[in-house]
Amino acid sequence: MKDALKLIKRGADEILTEADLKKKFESGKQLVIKAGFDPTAPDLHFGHTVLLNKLRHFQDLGHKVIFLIGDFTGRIGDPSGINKTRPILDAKDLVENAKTYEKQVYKILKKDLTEIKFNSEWCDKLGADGLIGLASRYNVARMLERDDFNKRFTSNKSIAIHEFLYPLVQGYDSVALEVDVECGGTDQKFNLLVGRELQRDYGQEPQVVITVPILEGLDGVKKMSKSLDNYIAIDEDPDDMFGKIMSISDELMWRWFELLSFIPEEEIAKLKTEMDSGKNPRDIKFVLAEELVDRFHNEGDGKKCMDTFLKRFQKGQMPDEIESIQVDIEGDSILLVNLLKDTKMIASVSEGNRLIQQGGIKINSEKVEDQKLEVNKGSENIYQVGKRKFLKIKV
RNA sequence: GGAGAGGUGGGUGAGUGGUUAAUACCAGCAGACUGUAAAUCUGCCGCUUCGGCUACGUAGGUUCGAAUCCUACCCUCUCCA
Repeated sequence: MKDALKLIKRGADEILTEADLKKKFESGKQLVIKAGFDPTAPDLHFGHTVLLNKLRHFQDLGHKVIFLIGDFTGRIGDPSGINKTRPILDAKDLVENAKTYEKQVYKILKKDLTEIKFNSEWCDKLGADGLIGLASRYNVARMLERDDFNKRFTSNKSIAIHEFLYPLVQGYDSVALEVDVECGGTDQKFNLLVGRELQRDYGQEPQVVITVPILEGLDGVKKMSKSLDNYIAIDEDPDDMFGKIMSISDELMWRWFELLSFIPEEEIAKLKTEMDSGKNPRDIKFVLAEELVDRFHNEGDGKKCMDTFLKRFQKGQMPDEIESIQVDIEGDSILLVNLLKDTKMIASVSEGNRLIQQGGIKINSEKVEDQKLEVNKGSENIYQVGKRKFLKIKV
């Protein structure tokens, strides 16, 4: 019992309320945990895993998780934070997205304790009447308590009426599913709390709200998201994943340890002491990178990636495995920059010329100096662009 | 319904007739350096068959010449009612 609480508390930002959670645990029944996901972004990344890990904790305690895809709410557009109009997806896309989610999500969640649902299932049935009824259960004054609404309201920025519906519908999901616990990012706190109130209003026992911190992305400042392109997808290529983790700042590394690593807190503290007394931060970052690559790929892959990483960047060697392709050309030879452009190694000829000027292109480890260099038909070479892009091309 | 402000390169944001492919910052890329793809420093940062071409919301117009002036349209925002 105590252990259960401790497990749930680790890495959680807030639990509202802890007393309620305790009571639910004590009841001894299997709890229903809900977390909502965007129907448009099936690329799960490290940021999502903070939440998924929390859900997994509940499963480890034997409880059931509902992975809710907000296809109905998606039509509204979440007013939390940045507010962009979202494309409306048709049924086919939704099924596709759900499948993609499914593939990724079971790297963390237990399949037998997870249920994937769409909220259009009950929201579509609501109809105009139902929606009005739902809307009548909450009031504008309460809505305006929410921080971002409040800011917009006081500074005379527009708030569309339908934006008020988002938290209501999300809350209604909890009612429809009779959820015991809802988890979400700290930015979802208000929405989650509305669920609590609505359930009470519908005569249900209010859900416990658990918020988890938002993970900072690769840049170390903004939240990890696909649209900011500062993310690591959980099904990303192991070497890229390893490399990207190594590219985070030494500072951010500790935040990631805190939110992503399963290493006990005491050991993390020990690592910190080691760094303070002179240990190379790179080596500590290796620990993190290895753990995460192992988790999302196979045990031992982390070690392999580390070897590759060391070889490639410390000793400047080429990676063991280089993708190789064959290219057909028309004449007897082709301009190097055109070849690289055709194979997508570079985006444009101008970029290629620039790179050559800067010494960023190599053939078989030889720096290319001539922008007009031609590659002859029948040759097979290893081309390198920058430090990381390698490709073996047979012409 | 009325009044006003504004839409500039991936982002923020200068620029109000020519020397402006367009200041600056951020991001990005390359190089150097360090036992990190951290930090720091330097350079680059529209496309091109290297002749040019295409760019400052869209479409026209004025001019030798426009992101800069005019007209229409689209969009965003603010204030008043």
